[in-house]
Amino acid sequence: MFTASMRIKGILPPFDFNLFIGLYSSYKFKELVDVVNDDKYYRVIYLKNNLPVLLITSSSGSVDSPLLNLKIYSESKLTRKDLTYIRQKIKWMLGLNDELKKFYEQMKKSDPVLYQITQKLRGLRAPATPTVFEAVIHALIEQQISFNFAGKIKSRLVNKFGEVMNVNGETYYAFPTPQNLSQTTPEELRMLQLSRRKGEYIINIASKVASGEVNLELLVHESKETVVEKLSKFRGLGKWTAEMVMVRGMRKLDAVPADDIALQRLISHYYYSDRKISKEDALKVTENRWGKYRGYAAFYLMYWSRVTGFLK
DNA sequence: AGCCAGGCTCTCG
DNA sequence: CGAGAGCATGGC
Repeated sequence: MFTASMRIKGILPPFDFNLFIGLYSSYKFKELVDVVNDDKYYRVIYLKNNLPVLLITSSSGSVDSPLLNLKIYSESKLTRKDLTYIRQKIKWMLGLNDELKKFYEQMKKSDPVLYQITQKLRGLRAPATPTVFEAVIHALIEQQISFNFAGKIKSRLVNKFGEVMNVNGETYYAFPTPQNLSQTTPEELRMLQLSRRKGEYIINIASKVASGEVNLELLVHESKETVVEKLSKFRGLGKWTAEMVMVRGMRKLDAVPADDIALQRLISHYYYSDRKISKEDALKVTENRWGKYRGYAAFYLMYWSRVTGFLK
């Protein structure tokens, strides 16, 4: 077993590691991919034919001078280039390059409600999946069902199809690859309590990615409009799903699933004293108050509602 | 028991 | 276009 330890520096303050891991430790289902245990965060990613296990801690950092410790476990030796790639990937996944201060300053001007919340969640970053593909599968599963139920299904999917890596007697799961998911059947996915139709959607897009017919990862460089247009060509992928993917898998945080029912509930609660509101009312808040920070604002609202117990 | 969930597709005016 | 039905199943 090859191991390497290093520090991750150059993180724009503020960054709060505890708020980051708090997101995953609050789940009511067993999270197999983003694993939090005892103030440690574990994640398996793909690196060519390797499945390095990343262990991230923040023993000596603080919110205003952030410092992360990274330990990597890999079956084969990693090059300097591999290590650089991993560091960059972590910065992407944890949002370490986001300029939170600008977001806070803007909210101070345009949205006192959200500004209050940003003060309480100072240093919280919106995380992203290491691949666009992973975010697509998440969003497909989450369509129309509750977050908790979706989480359970996602764990079953990972448990059944994800590759594993063993370190010190513990098993760590990688999110299933397009290859992994292209070889299953709708019937097999039905057994995980996915609807037959969602099973078909997943297999369809996984097969196209696995065969090389499409490369979802390249969409990161496209405009929001192009992403929605191109993703909508796949069966089962609509506007909501595309927007979800942009926020969580592409770090396009100026996007937001505006007609999301949960987001509408949140906006109704924090801005309209729980009155029933229209799509347009919700859209107005995201556009006028949040502007280009709408993805971040929605994420803060969602996180805060979990902290306070308003949204389970 | 029945309605609603962090939608999408298809059909029919 | 725009509304409406059907899908599938857990949770309240």
